[in-house]
Amino acid sequence: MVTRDGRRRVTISDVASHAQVSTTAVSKVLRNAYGVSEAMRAKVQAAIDELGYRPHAAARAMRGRTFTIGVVLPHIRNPFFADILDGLDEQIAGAGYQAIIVQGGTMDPGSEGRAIDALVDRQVDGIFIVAPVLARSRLEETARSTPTVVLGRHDRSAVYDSVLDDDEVGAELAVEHLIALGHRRIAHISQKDSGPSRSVAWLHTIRARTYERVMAEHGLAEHVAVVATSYTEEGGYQATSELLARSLRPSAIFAGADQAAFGALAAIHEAGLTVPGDVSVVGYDNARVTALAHISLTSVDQDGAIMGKTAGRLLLERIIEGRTSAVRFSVTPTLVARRSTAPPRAITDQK
Amino acid sequence: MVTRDGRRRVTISDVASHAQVSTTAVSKVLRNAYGVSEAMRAKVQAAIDELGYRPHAAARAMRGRTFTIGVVLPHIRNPFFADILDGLDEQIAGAGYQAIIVQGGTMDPGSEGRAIDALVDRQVDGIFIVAPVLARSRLEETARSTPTVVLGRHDRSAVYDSVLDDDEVGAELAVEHLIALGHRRIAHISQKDSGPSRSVAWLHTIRARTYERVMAEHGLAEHVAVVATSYTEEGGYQATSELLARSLRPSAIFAGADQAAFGALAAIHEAGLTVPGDVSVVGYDNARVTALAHISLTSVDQDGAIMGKTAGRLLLERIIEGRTSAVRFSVTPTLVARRSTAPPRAITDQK
DNA sequence: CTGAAAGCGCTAACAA
DNA sequence: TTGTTAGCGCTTTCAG
Repeated sequence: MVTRDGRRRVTISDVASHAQVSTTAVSKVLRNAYGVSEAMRAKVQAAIDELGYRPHAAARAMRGRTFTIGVVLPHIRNPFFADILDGLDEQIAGAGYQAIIVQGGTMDPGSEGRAIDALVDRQVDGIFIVAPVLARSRLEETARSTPTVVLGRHDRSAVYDSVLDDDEVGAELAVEHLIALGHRRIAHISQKDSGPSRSVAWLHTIRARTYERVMAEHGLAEHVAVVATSYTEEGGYQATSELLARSLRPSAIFAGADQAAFGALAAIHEAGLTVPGDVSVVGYDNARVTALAHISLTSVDQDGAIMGKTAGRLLLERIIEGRTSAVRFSVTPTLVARRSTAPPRAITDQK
Repeated sequence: MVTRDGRRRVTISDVASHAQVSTTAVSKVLRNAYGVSEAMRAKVQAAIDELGYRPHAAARAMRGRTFTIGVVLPHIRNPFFADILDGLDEQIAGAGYQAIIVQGGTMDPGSEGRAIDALVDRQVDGIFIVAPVLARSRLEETARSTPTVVLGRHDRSAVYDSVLDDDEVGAELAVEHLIALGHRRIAHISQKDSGPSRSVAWLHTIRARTYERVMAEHGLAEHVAVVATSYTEEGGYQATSELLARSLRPSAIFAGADQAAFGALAAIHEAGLTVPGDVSVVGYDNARVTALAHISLTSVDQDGAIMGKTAGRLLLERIIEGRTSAVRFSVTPTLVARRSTAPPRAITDQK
């Protein structure tokens, strides 16, 4: 293969002839395969270093491994995904693996499917899919041929591994927190379902249902108000604008994701109201920015770094050790109370 | 190649035999190559659809194109990069190209180099590198063998294309804005140089130098205060903490990037001071979140979507049309004033 | 422990 | 216009 500047890329046979051995030997050294003498290893390694040889991933992909993990993210705008990715990178880098990311698009199963296909076509050794909206059967189809770990889905699969946080606990923490502060008119911002059916597999469904359950348990069923837009700033802004326009304005909003909560903050402020004076806001994910003084958003914390790290480990287990049984890893979320939540005005005034 | 579940992947020869033609014919149809009859095209396309065939990118990589653009991002945490990426995706998707993203790490030329190598090894058709810290010679080495577009570098290259905003204009807007408000003690948060030498190629150098120049032009040279940490929240927080501890506290801070400005806001608030009451803050990038009511950060806007879109176009020109001359595309930034800037206390009080 | 050789799926000369 | 065929760089039997 000739590169643009006319220089040939260094190949395995260049290394072989330079080290006076066969290409097979070089290949074995490269992969730390069984059956190479120390002398051979040293000689080959010297040649590799001298020539600056790097294995051609595409050629490898034809027969063996690519040492690549494909990551499907709905989009890279959510800072929480960055935490997840850092955990993944940390785990797989040591084993010589590279993560490549593709954007799957939000709420569109079609583009999500295309993103997954793109990764499969590029022969990645493992796939890590974050919060997919595709049908489980479609995910399993991919998982049958490529080791797969799915993050944030509650349905159980025997084919792929799952990493998730206990969204029921998380949502409960958020709603109970608001109720404990004295709120009754608590609204929830959820994500619109991408398909015709509402699946309990999606984390937004769990969060919404738990919100409804906890409200009912406290005798607040009549105050249940769910607006389903999307877990984005725009979605949060839009949902909140609608909620604030209602005759009985909520005194608190539980947003299903921090991104949506940011949009909610903007909408509340724009309506001339204050946080938490007029409306309290709780988010979910505890992305780093939530801690910023000017936002200071109360949020449900799930450890993204641990989740990403675990995903990496599970993937390597499948790839390297050949595990085929499905594993499910769940973290328990906690609530981080900040300045976006306070007792409702009425109660404050009574003091 | 046998997949895990024992099913062979559909290959070009499966399509060929199913359509009763040669693999060459199928390959030509796939690439819209010259010299295929309409009948042939229809027959082959039917077989492709029927079998659900998808080209194997790795195999293609051995001979031709992979239809893949590799993107090197310092990290995915900066929301401004999301804007850039959206522009890129929009541009290349139509041509059938896929973007894959790898994280290059901030301020470490080593890991940035490894990220680029990973892309080259995977035989991407083009590389888009965002705000690299590597030496130009190293970038050009890659650019000589793979079409490359670099974003945010001010040095000129004859080998790769450049997309950038006019950081001199942008920094000027920011500093002039603060001076016009009446500020004199204006500090600047910059990024630490990754190497021994300070290069004017880096945008952070331009922003810092321009800050110094504009200050001097207004007779404020004695008030110049630059703290170089990094364009991250942590960096902004740390730099601001240091600035606030000085005997002569600045009344305004020009952060070289929004991310750093966020950190600055947190540090100011934590010190018991208010924005813009005690300290005004200006950012750079105008990432979407800056518009949020609770942040409402004054910032220098550069159109990320346009920049990404242009990068995509330049890459496709090189890949498809074979352009080899270098192009330089520059956008002119504007200032978006929000509520994080106001006249300094002393002046306000005089009113 | 080492090497020769086949072949992964695809593209591009070249022939027909 | 269509088909035959030789590799691309690597891994992997299978002999030596």
